Amino acid sequence: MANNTRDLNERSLQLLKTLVERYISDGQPVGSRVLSKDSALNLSPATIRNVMADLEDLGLVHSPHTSAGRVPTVSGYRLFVDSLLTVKPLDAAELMRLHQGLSEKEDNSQAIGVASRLLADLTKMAGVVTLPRRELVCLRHIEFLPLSHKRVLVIFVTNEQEVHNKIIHTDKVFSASELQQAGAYLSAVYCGHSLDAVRAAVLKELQDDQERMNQAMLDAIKMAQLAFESGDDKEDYVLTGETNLMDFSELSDRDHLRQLFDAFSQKQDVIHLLDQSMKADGVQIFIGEESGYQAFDHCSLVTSAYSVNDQVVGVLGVIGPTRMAYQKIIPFVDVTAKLLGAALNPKTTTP
Amino acid sequence: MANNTRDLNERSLQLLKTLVERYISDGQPVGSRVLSKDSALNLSPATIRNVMADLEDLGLVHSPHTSAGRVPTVSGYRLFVDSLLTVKPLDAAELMRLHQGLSEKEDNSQAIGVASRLLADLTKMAGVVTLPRRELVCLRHIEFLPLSHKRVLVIFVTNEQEVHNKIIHTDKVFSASELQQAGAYLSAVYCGHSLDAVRAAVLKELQDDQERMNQAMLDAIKMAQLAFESGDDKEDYVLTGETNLMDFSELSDRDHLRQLFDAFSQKQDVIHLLDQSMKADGVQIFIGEESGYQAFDHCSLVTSAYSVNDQVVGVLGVIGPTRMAYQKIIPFVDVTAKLLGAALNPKTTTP
DNA sequence: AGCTGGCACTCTGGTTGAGGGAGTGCTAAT
DNA sequence: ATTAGCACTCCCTCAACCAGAGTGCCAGCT
Repeated sequence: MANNTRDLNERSLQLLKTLVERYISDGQPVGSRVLSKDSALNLSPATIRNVMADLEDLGLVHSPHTSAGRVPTVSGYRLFVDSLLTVKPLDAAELMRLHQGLSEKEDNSQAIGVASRLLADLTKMAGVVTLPRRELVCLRHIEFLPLSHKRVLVIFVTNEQEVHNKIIHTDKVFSASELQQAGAYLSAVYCGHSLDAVRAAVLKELQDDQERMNQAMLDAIKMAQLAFESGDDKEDYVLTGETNLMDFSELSDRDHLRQLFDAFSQKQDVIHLLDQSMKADGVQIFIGEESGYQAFDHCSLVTSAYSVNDQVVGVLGVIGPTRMAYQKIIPFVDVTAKLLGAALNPKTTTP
Repeated sequence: MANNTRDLNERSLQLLKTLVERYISDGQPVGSRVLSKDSALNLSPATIRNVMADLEDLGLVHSPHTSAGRVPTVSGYRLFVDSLLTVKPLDAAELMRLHQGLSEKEDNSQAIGVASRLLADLTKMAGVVTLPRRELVCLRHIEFLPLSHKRVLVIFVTNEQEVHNKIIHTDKVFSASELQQAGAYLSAVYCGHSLDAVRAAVLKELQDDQERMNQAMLDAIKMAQLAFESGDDKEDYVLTGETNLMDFSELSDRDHLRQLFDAFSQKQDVIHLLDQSMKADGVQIFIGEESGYQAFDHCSLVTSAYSVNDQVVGVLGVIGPTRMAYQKIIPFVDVTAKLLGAALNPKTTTP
């Protein structure tokens, strides 16, 4: 079962490659005859059969039944995408649509939505884009409004125009004007800093000698601490074109479909999966069971992180059946990530 | 095809009723024999067959094929829910779960989510709840932040703790402090008023003689007008348990399912449909094609508006196959609407 | 030694036909 | 008006069968 490239000669790899390509385009198990014609190797079907038997022993291909052709296994696909695949350059029309869709968006969340939709529409599969990470965005304005029962509504604006809010519980009752002062103070001090910088600074203040602060400042800092304590930034994503997945026969089984859509609405598994791609650079691929989540057993996920100012802030990708045109999807996801990063770029200055 | 109650005697109606009930519980076309046993009428199958032929002529039932039993048509269901159905009181356990789920939510949008989930979980179908209408909520706080290019970010808080934001385009550039003043002014004047009251008041101010206002006030009013001009309050809903619908064989056809889920993510058809229930009082039902949207051809929708302070503010309901247990679902939706209204009730005072 | 042609074998998918089951419509009798 | 009886229709399942596709293996060829 050791399926590394060294166990195989050039010819076998070539055959595996054409097999995968053929299967991707046809969806039918591919037999020795077509393989013999498709590959430029001029080998008879009988020879091909011998090679296929070897590939099967290595776990790279698999026969649905005795008299069907061969189908790539997960390992087969993996070998294909890792070392055999020749990427297809993007179609000019597609590139065009990407460009015009992702230029000059006045609103970040709008750009996210557009990106997701483009991914879905152009690939005819499902597109997903995570919202940019909050830690890496910069604070612009913060304020507090009193609620009943020692609760305070925190409103803060990041990245020029993104509004967030949260309810915190304080240990004493504040008046509206006290809260307003606190907000003004914090806005003045921390405006332009990234959220995790603010969080760190606030913590430091609290640990430092507190004598030099007056009570109002101390209260403000405490509230900031509550407002920005981590753990609540529930990551989220924009998923589009889920219904495209219903058209793939390999997924259209009721149970698979249900598991898949359940995962989509639960969100957390998808988020975990996408999070993994956050660390890696470039395009990352999960094929079938590789993801580790049962719901995605028959799916592949092609993702890429996207960056603003060379900081990775989110991930985007495409979800489809394992049998997808990796040669096209991989470059497609790649450039979409870059274009989205660029579209989000401009707004980082502080007024 | 005139299918009103007068064309039918008591007995036929009784038979239609048991037929529908039976079909709802079994999902199989029901034949004359079972009907003869099920109904307390002591009629022979042959008699029943005659009655069935009449009902078929009236378009109330339908035979899938010569030798199958009968199945209710849309008109049949309609007659059933309108005049035949005996509602089942809610299960104590279910009532319990509703009560504890929908009491004392500190956050309105949380209550909406819980309601949707309860609808879905307890009915094993899809639950939907529209967000409360904005016009009917009261303004608590408003403020403006400058953006580039004559754009202004408006943040306003309604109903004590719900935060909304919007970007408006002004016709001149304002400084941060000008904007702050405008926000303070508007907050002071309009706090506690409902959004549509504010909208009306603002319009009136603009039409009145503007001489008595200073420039700052005028600017503030103009911005308020932009911020609250209608048309942008894209209604939205929380939909849960969509995947439950995959388990119903009558919907599990690929194309139906796709249409349905497409409608769910497009949202607009669903919103139109729900809007219609906004006007009517009490529980409203759309059966099959009655909805007018192809995607819902094989679905029924049981809805009820929910109110806060005797003002209808939203709609909630259940989506499932036409073959659903209306006797249970109707009261269920009814009380859920009432409980949700109550759960949203308390927070209307202005500090 | 590696490749190939040939052949028997296996498995699938579609078609056909028969038998059983369910339920109807019609008719004649009550 | 209701019912029993009967012929009829339609669906479903099962089995048998056939054609098609593709394999595995073996023996011969280069």
